[in-house]
Amino acid sequence: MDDIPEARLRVIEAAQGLLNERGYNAVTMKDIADSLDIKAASLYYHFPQGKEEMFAVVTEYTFMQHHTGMMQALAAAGDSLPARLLAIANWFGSQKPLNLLAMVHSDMPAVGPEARERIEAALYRCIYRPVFNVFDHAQRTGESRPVDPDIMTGTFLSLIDGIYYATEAIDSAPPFGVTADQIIDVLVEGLRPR
Amino acid sequence: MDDIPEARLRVIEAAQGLLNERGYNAVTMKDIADSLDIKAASLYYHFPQGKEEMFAVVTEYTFMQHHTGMMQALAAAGDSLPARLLAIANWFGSQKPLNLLAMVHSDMPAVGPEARERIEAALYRCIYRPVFNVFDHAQRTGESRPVDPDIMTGTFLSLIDGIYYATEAIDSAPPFGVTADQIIDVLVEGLRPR
DNA sequence: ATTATCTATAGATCTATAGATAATGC
DNA sequence: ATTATCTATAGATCTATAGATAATGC
Repeated sequence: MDDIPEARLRVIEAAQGLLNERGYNAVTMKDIADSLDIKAASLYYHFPQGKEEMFAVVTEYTFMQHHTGMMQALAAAGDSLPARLLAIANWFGSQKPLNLLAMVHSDMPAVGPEARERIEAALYRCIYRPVFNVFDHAQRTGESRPVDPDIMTGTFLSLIDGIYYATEAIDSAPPFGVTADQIIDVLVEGLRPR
Repeated sequence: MDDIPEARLRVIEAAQGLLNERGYNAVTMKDIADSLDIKAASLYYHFPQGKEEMFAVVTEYTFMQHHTGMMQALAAAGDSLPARLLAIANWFGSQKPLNLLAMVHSDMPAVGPEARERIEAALYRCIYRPVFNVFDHAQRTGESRPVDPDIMTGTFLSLIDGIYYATEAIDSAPPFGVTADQIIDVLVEGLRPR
């Protein structure tokens, strides 16, 4: 693994908090510097190639953290489809909101193609693939009906985003895990009474 | 209804295309003016209170269009839950992407509280409520198991966002309606084989 | 007179660069 | 010598205002 200097890591983590929360365009270099109590110009020592490079590094770093967390959550979970899905959902629920859809929609068009490709590759490898494998596996064992696993993966990741939103935006909303549990139950058992 | 002057309407519709697609922060007054072949300063004749006011008006206008379209789609659809959900999904699929989650996540924090409250009220009234009513009705008739209709509404709207994304971002993705149909089938019948 | 544009510009802010400064480690 | 900051500033861009201009309608 990369050996990241401590000061650079501090910058990455400060930027991570702001960028994930507000998005690329809404966060300025000054915002990040202020949160570290340094001047904006000092950030260019750690990221000489500028804001876009910083965004790419920070986002890859975030995805790798999520990958590690998801794999650990899956290893500790039961084998059934709902148990696996709940393990993934609860991992996300334990972290700051990722807002994947907003990132793909708002941030990707704002950065150049090189940064974009790096980020999309990391998204696929770190996040998409593990979720895909869960649905794919459930179909192979017959636990799930055959539904395009790409569709299910996109669906599930959208739902995670939606739960974050509902949980933080609506006062009376139940905690993340409770909502995730109900949605996964609907996904597996359906709304129609059995 | 308001009688909107023609020139103002042209501005609203040009701004609508750009703002819905890229989000508040990523679109400048110059972008909007350029797409109308006028100068940015001319926009302030139609919106003297500036960009935020314009965003609020444009978003309310968009939500009202969606409200009208959804109600018509519902009136023409069958009574069953999947028929109603598919009617709503197909309405959204026939329009430009709304990106509700990205809007709530990225755009709302960027505008002041007055604009925010106007937009959130319109979102609730025009979009959230009609979808809520569909799930609520299905529960009252026993067609659906009792699952918190607020959760189902948020879930469903997240899914719409996700379908847009998958449809436009992935080359090999099936058309919107096909994906929507499969997701609604999963929602109603569940993944587990019956 | 009203409507809808324009030019010119102020003032703020944003990214990025150049070069100075101070502390730490060889 | 390396690491990590700083000050100062260039250059671009963004929102918004002031006031001129031209066309249309009474």
